[in-house]
Amino acid sequence: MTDRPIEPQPCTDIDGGAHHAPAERVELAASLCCARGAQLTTPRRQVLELLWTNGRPMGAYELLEALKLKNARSVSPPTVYRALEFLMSQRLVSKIESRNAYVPCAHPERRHDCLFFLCSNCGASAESEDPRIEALLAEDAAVVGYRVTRRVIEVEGTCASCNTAESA
Amino acid sequence: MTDRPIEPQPCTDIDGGAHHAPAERVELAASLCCARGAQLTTPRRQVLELLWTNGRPMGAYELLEALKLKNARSVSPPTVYRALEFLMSQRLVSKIESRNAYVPCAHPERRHDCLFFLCSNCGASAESEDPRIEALLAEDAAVVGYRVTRRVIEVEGTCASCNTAESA
DNA sequence: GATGTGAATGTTATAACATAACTATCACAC
DNA sequence: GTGTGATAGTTATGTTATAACATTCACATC
Repeated sequence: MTDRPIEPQPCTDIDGGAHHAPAERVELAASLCCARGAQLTTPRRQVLELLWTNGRPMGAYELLEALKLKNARSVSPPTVYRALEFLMSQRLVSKIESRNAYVPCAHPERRHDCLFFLCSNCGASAESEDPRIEALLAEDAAVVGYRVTRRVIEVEGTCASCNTAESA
Repeated sequence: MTDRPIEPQPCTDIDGGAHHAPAERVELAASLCCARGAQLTTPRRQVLELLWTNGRPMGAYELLEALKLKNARSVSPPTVYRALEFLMSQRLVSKIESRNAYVPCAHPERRHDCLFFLCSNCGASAESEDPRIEALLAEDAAVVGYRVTRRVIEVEGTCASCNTAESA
């Protein structure tokens, strides 16, 4: 396939990746892994594909059920959790802490912590990022003397389409 | 006791409440509840007190064990979870989503979502807040059309004392 | 081609976190 | 003293996550 890297600039992926098909996402992930000397094995690839296909955050046991269907053999929790752990270590997936759910990362090639908007009505999640917030958090961390390793920012509310649907 | 309300201005409670004894915190909570027509009953009060005394985030089952010791009778999970639910509804306690743990709120009288700094070394948590981040998040939410109800900001890293201890 | 090695996965069991559903208590109003 | 509503007790179970150990597989070495 054609190598078409995503532009490294701030963005808001409100569509959850509609303009890049899951297969395309998985291919990108595979090449990133390859370049990093990591392998996107079958269970890992399947989990990532399920996440991209599903379009919204999935729980580990939801993934487990989907994997069972896909494989027609027993799959157990550790398989899913190990795949998720790997995918998170490669920044291909993020965990939504406030929901115990997992989403694929729109920009796995970029090193940044995401900011998530979560709809409490339809369950959708939208990945975003904001360097200004980044900067302020770094500043605040410095004030309290923290050396930061990771950040979780999750904004819960109702999404644009649910809002318009409701007012209609 | 003397009623000494905490000043409503941005702050960083890095000490987790060292300058206000747990008993004092609980008294403040009781009066807030009273003013709001809610009751800080025994289990609720005990949970809050344990959280203030402990000084760092506690899991629900950790609280459960502590309550059992305190009461010399059986206490079961729903008791703890109900108490936590009540305390959270009164903004007396916050949940640390990335840890499934709970912390008392330094400023229960104020209506705001907190920002937490969490030390992955010693487990400490420090509550903070930053109106500037607030404003940026609101702005970003508006861009993607979200109506916000709640926010979670958790910054993981190593705290000042762990950092100095390590370099020593 | 046997054998070691390490990474990944399979398998079993269980730990850790959370809630549903029903019963009992207790304060307060009537 | 009886109903009412809020709170708490009790039992069972649902949900999320991991520990611990066995197995497989690719690949290097003898």
